[in-house]
Amino acid sequence: MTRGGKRTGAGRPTGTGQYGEETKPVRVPVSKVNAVKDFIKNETELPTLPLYGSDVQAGGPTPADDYVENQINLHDYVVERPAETFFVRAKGQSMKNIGIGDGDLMVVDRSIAPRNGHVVIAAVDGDLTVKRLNKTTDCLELLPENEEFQPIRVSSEQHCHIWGVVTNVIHRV
Amino acid sequence: MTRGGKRTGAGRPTGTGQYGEETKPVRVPVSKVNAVKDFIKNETELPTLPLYGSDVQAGGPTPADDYVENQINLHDYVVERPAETFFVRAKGQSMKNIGIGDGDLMVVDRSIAPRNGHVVIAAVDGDLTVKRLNKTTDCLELLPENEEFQPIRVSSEQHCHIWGVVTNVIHRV
DNA sequence: CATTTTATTTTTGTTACATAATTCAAAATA
DNA sequence: TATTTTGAATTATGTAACAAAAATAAAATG
Repeated sequence: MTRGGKRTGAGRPTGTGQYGEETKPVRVPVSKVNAVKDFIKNETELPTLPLYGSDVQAGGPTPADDYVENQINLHDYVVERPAETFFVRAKGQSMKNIGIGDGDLMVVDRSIAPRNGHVVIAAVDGDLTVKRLNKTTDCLELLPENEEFQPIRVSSEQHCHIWGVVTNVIHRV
Repeated sequence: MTRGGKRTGAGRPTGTGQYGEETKPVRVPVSKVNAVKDFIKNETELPTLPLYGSDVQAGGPTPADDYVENQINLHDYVVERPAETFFVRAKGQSMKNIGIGDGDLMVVDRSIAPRNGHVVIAAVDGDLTVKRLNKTTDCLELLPENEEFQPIRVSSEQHCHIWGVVTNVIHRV
């Protein structure tokens, strides 16, 4: 006894797969199969988050989407030249006045030519320090941003190398 | 005319493929096929950068790899719960003392239950503000971190909603 | 009408296959 | 004999194909 016949509209709907999208087999080295699967899932969640301006007018429990200025990817926001950028953890409070505190993560770009006024990472006789650069014809000064600290005057006998210019600071509150 | 016969050792050797390893087909959403291929070849610039401790002993032009503490992905470093996290740009200097300045990007986690001492994003009568939370049985206070500013005492007639707790600040230097 | 059964259609992991790539050895050539 | 050409052997690689699972609608049943 047949129950047959065409059933238009029946069947699993398209887009009900785990990716909501067509898939295609790709050959992957066996050692990376799991990493690739993770990669696919992690990339599915965009690494961007909404940015709300602080002039938002709202009282609701969640900021309204109207006020989203932008979706921001932190990495892109903070690093311009990945190949030339690295992080250094700050030590001490000598730059406190400009918001660099002990333990903060500094983003350093080594491709920026250091100029006076730049906040730089300098290695003086092998010791790393963050300071504001002030170079005159006579001497090289490294200025703190905290009255409790003294400027460093680098003598000609001392070894000093500028590693890069600090572009951003990430501060745990 | 035959040129035949057994040829032991002939043929393409194993491991001469582009990955030097056995491969296996994996289903990938079509929009990510290229990203996955890049990922396999490691041509994807990983969004991680090296972190150097500030106790590095070095004088060379580039920090030595020995001193790399870690490869850091900024996004992961700063956001714990992506679905519950958003950014707000700071306005004004009322929290200057703890390193939050005008224009800084604040990372806000709305899943953290706000407690006294937490730095929170509050909407008071529709105005957004960053302050330190101090709630007593009688009243709710929002304390600045700058002597030039006054605490905000939220009266019972006023609308106040805490949007979330500030966990990190990104500061352009 | 509610529930169960059957049919239909898409997803998904894997196998299979045709073609490309790479190497070895025999045959042809110089 | 030394070198080049040709054919055979073997693995790599992209994709078609297949089978099982999943999801839904229609039909049958009570």
